[in-house]
Amino acid sequence: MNNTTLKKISEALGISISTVSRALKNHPDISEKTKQRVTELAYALDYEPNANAVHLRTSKSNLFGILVPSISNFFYDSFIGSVEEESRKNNYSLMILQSGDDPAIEADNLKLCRQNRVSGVFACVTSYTSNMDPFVKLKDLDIPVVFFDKVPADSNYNKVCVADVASATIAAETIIQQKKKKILALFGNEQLLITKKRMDAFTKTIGKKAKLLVQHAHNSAEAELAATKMLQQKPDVVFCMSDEILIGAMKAIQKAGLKIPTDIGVMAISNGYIPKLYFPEITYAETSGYKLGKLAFSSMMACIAGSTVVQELTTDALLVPGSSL
Amino acid sequence: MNNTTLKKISEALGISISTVSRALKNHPDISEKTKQRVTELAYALDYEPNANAVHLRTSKSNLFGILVPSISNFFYDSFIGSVEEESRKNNYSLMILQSGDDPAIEADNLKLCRQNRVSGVFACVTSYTSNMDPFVKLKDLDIPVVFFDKVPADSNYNKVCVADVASATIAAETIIQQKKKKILALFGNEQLLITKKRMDAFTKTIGKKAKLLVQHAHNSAEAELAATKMLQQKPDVVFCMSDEILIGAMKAIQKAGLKIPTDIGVMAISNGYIPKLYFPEITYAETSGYKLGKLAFSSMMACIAGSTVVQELTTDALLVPGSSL
DNA sequence: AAAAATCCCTCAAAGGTTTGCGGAATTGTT
DNA sequence: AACAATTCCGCAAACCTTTGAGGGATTTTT
Repeated sequence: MNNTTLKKISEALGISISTVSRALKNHPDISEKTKQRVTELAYALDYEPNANAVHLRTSKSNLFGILVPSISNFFYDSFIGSVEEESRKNNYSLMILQSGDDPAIEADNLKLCRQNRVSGVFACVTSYTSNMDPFVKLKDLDIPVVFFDKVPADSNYNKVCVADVASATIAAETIIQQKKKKILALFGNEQLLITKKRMDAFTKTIGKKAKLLVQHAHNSAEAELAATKMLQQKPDVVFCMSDEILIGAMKAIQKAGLKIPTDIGVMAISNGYIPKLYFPEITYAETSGYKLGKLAFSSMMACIAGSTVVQELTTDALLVPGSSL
Repeated sequence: MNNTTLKKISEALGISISTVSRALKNHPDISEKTKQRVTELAYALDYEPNANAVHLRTSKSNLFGILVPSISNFFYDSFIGSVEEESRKNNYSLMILQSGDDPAIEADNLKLCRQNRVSGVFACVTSYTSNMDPFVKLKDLDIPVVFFDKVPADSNYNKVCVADVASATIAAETIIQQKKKKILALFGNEQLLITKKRMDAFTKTIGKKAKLLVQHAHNSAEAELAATKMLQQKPDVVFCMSDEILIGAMKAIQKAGLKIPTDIGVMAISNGYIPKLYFPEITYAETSGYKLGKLAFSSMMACIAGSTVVQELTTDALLVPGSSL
């Protein structure tokens, strides 16, 4: 252990600690000669300022907390990667915290954020989060919170969301343009806001222009079951509201030996990775985790800059054509 | 901003700061009555110790840095998730850093680790990392480094790796057991150690028991091209050394309209997510990012506990049967 | 009742950095 | 030569916590 400190440099050079500190910051009070002596020795000794001391003194941690149910997720990982990228560019670090979809762990993690006096928190709440107190405590400490993806219903929080309505609408329009007449539409957990939004927009856009078979599934396996069952009714296209659903539906289609797009068309809403795994590639309306990350970050920076307007932002949706319908 | 500190509590209660500190730590010197008064007020005021002050004072940061080329990766995300899980259980936090496969950014990130006086670093080096100085500097500060997955060739570093030899051997044995006679074997970048290891073990195990068609690809698209070309020679099984390769191969197989396993068999080495996306599910030899994370963490804890033995650890490999051959 | 032990708490320093203020030494102005 | 203005640097407090050492007040021992 050989930690170089300002003190060591000052003693070696016979000058005061404050002079060393100022010299390293290129303060105008310090002569060029002294600056050079200091910087040279600091370099030679591999001096790095102790971040804890800096943060303590300045009461600025330049650290963000990011809270997700799980890192291993096609959506969250790209979101996290995106936020990390921006954080680095803006001289912030990122502390990552998984809740495992457990509100108790979530609360623990938020406590950690408070202890570390983070500059802000990006949060995707668990499916079971009802008590918002831990988040309110952050607010009391003037720590901004930007919710993303799974956001609380309450309206006085900053949120960024993917374009649920726009993406579902695009998907429906695309299907209609292809003159499909019998749609198997697979949605996720009915309780979730995201499901409601996408389903409303989708069914509304389809209207009476096609026949709609609607099914719900909580995971890939359920989606596969539902799709297998419904494929017997010979829909000419299947719509999947998420990657998880798509995976199940594709298994069912492959199992049934159906050719895409001749036997059946496929349309999805996705972050983009999964649809490209298949041949032919699946056409999808994009809800990019990467874009959402950028949006979340800019929202965070606005908060830090002092903005007090609470807003809910939404990314734009984009049709990414494959060859699946 | 309403930060509660020991000082505020002490003033409110008319006792000294040190008494408050000790009371909160349940120190025997403090009377039960005082302890209760203190803890009650601390709770009421939402007191949380300032982590920066604690770390500064104790010169223990309880923070790990984790350095990967990219978070968005089927392997790294599960590794990171695994390490985060263990870290939390052991009262450590995790700072996440992406290099973007750029050695310059990698060096910057390591500097950040030094500034934060992290307790340790988990590192997966970039494909271009040749200068190990930034890592050596960590060592000079007694900061342990555990390399994982992409590890430096040099032998005096702590490393944890997936079971390249074992998994490739299992894959080859499985293929032989199925009496396959003509194998299309798809490997990644020839320059990488991982490719060499897996190829050596695979070809050696196959020996003369089957005919081997070997191809290399740098990414999914190249793998698809190579597979498409080689499928014309009608191999009865295709082996994919990684998820990336598997994705390309599967596209080629689907494109060619081949049925698995009747027309062709498929065997892969994988973290496990991708093989389960297809129907039928692909049989694979598992190289688990999750397991590797656990292994890396235990290696890290050994370092922190004072172990000085430098070792290279390897996870075990496991056959996960699908229905693809 | 005097000595020893116990209990409960305070003092003060340390950890490394930042920064307002003040001051000595140099230079420039009349 | 006396004064003012620069230039360069040091002092000391502050950020918040931890912890060894010490010290009054009460209780126990003889």
